[in-house]
Amino acid sequence: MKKIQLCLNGKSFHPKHTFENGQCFRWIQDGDEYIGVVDEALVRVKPKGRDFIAEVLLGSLEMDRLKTYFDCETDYLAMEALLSQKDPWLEKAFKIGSGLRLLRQDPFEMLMTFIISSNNNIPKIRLSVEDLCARYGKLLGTYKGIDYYTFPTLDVLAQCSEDDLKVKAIGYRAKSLYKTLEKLKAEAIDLSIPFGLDLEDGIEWLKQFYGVGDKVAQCILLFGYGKEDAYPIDTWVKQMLKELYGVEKNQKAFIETYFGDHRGFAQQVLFYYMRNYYAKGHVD
DNA sequence: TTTCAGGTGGTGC
DNA sequence: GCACCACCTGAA
Repeated sequence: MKKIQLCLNGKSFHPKHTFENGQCFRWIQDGDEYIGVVDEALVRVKPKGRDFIAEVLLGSLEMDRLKTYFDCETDYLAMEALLSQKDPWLEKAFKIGSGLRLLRQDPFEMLMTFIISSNNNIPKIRLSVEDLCARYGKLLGTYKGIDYYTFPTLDVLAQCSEDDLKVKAIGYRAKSLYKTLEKLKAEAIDLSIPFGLDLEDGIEWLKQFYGVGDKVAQCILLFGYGKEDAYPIDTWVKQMLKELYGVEKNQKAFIETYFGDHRGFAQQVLFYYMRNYYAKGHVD
């Protein structure tokens, strides 16, 4: 079998900035490598000179899917250059977070994951998602002594009772997962529908599921459907808009007019800057 | 031991 | 349409 390997240009890709900005919860760092599950495969990203190699270690994944996952069609260098010119905050954010890419993850996985993310924090989200995968996913194999599982399928999860879904740290969100899974199965809902909807319709469509509000819907559209005009507003983004741009009211309108077409990307980079730099006491 | 963070759904105005 | 609050649990 041919090895699936993808070279990611170090100028437009940085693993830490991509994997640790709150868009994904299953990638883990191991020395200079990152290990994560993409669909039905275990993938390793490791440095090679100034670039990075993404390689399938276990399971199977098409080369085209791997390229899509890392959003290789988008010219991130051009986007960074364009946005860096817009204002000093974006310029600073890109000095910290250059190489951040928006991953194109699986829509069903994003729906489940971001329901879990509501009123929650990253370490707890990771706990819940990993436990869900270990209990109901498929074992891909072992790498460096750690077992890796796929994200469970709709068919498997739809068999679960609400109690079955009470994985680690999930709390009352098990009810949201259960009601959403029940609806997906009972109505045989096609999760590819939002690909063909514009942002507003996509948000309304996703809000048919219990546990999905505006913020969660925008996350699912940005990270699962490649809608780069989606802009999830969480407490960090609220604080970022207030502190960096002096905008407290009508934040939606500000984002749409000020950041324009690349607002999803611009906001993600500012979010990363805010959490990892500004909030830790640096202001420059 | 207590306090806190974190979106959604529901209630009451 | 807006303001409020319950919901749950790991971490500090």
